[in-house]
Amino acid sequence: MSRVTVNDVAAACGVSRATVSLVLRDSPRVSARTKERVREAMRELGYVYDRRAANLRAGQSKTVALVATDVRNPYFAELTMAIERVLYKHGYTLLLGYSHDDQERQARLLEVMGEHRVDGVLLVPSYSTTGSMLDSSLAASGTPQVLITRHIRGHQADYIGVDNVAAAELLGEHLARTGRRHTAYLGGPARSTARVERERGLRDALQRHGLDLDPALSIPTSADRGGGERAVTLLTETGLTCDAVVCYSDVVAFGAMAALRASGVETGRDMAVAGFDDIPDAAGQQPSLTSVATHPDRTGVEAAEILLHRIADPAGPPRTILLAPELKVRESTQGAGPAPRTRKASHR
Amino acid sequence: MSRVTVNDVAAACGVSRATVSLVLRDSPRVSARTKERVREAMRELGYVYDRRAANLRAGQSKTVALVATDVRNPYFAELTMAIERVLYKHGYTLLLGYSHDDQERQARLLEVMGEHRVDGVLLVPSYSTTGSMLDSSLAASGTPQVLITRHIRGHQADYIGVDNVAAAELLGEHLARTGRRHTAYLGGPARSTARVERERGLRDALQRHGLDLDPALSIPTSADRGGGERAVTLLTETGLTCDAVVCYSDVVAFGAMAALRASGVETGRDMAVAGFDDIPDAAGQQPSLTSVATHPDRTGVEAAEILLHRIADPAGPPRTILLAPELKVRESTQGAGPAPRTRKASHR
DNA sequence: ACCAGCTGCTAGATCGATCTACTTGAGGAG
DNA sequence: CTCCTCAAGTAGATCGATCTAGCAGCTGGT
Repeated sequence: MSRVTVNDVAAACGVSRATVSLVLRDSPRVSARTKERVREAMRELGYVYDRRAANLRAGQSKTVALVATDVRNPYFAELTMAIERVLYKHGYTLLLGYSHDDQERQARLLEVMGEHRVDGVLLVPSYSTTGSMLDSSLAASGTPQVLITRHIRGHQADYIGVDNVAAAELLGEHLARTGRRHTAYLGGPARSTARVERERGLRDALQRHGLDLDPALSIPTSADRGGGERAVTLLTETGLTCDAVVCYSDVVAFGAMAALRASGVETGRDMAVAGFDDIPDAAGQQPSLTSVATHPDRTGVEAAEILLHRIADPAGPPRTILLAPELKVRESTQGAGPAPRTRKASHR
Repeated sequence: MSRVTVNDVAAACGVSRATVSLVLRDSPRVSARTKERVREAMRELGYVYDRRAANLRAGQSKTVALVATDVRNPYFAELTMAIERVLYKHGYTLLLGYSHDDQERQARLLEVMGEHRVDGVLLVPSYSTTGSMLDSSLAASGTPQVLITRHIRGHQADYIGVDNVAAAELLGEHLARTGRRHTAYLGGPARSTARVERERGLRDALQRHGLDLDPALSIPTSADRGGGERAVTLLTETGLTCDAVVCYSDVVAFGAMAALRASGVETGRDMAVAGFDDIPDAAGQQPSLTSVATHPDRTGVEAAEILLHRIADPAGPPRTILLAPELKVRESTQGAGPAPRTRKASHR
């Protein structure tokens, strides 16, 4: 059973191939009567549009690639959903690949996506990706790109992400004001730009209050739950004391809280703990976790829209969008008081 | 700057289009010397392979569609990662769409995927999908399909998922043996086959111990954290008492535990709580959550492999694979004992 | 000398759509 | 009656690869 093509449809209702093609795109140059006849024939024959052929000729593809690192992190799950939602609405299909933060894999994925002739690429760059890597990725060159979450210095492309420095400043301010004197910074890969930026923001904010961020208390690990646990262990081994830990992400913070509890430290009273992202679980933790919202949903929506816009009109200088972070104060950074104040602090 | 094609490459090194095409696929029918010359020319001209054209002619596409409901659930995140890993390894690219458990959207996605001429479809069916829906989805007909997690009665297709009945039986047995007398079943959409199967397994196991599952204590809600919270509220409103709740998923259980805590009920001592999936957070909760592992990673790997196998050889009767569930007993179903036994159960 | 078989390569058709340029017939203006 | 315009539809080239069939030229066996 070979496929039904426009030719078959055309023959079946006595019109030309070209007319069928026009009907497919609902052209006004075909009469209503003819359209109806052609559509009827399509239904009858079980015709299925072949986008490969159409795209080949038309020189576009109505597809967009998303090359990310991982989707087990709730931040990226939310981001992915938002992106897919927007693309679907505009009739685009999403091609997906995960780099696992591996250079070689990322390069290969971008190459393949280019070979599929995607109209654009949404990229969450793997660690230590450089601009020249992206440029030399032949397949991707010329294809519109939007970088998400991780900025690449000296690379001409649209970028959208949260303002990491400002996000960390919010936390630094909060901790300093609530009387914390010694803050540690736990988790996240050392090479991550987000880690570096957040550390800078935290340090700046603390210094404004005459406090310091001891480099020995900045402990990079992987960005998952286990990373949080390990970071606390390493922290204990330093022998240095602190009364607050800022974690690279909420997930890391969950691990840290678990490890602290295991060694008898009560989060909130003995030790303030805070994270980044404000994933849904943060508010539900016991105790609830103070976090800075980084808005993956908004990031995804805007990233997709910027890309579609650039596909439609490739000219113009690259744009950089920094989303404003939002501090959500919860129990984990408050003294062993009663129930949390009715989330007054969550408004900006 | 128009694209470089095989023609340009052929002209540049004085061979024919066909020869270049053979070199692309590393055919043994071309001499090593010629291959080298052609590859050199490709590099020089910046040639990029066009898969659309190749696929159009060759009648395949080296792409597979994944149509799922959502990826914010950690189970599906893990599943997606596993699928992508296998497909990447075999040189396939993943096309992705989320139905949000919406019939119409699912139908449209399957149609579009068919139009892209994917070689196969991995489908996590949205609720109340029927076999005739999938058959009538013209685009998808004839395309190999593998159903994941949700089985569809009377539909001829490969299926893989965990054995939900057995999974719930494990929990029912465990609760009955540890002395729980009144069990509720919370969360999950009423129409979900997984919900129904799990309820059946739970009821069967309880009945074997002379216990009953009161229909009034089976409370369907959405399958997220909020659903767990609401279910507990509704449970309270029934006025019926119980000493154990089985939740549709770990995420639902998290919500339930939070709601119970808010109303002064201590999980473990006053009320046993258990979930399904054994997501990474389950072991880290406070108290740690008893759960039945449903193995999303293994499910994803096998699903992808079955699909690739069926693409290579479409014949043969459809296969059904039921993965054996695995009970992980933790604090949430144990009396107010001391610290948890040294996490024997938490190894993967 | 002859044909078979092999290696290395090629011309031309083909996949299934879209695009460009053109035809045809009807209707209206002059 | 002629010319012009416009709506409706069509023929043929085209996108960039692969496939089919086959052609030189070179062994090598008899």
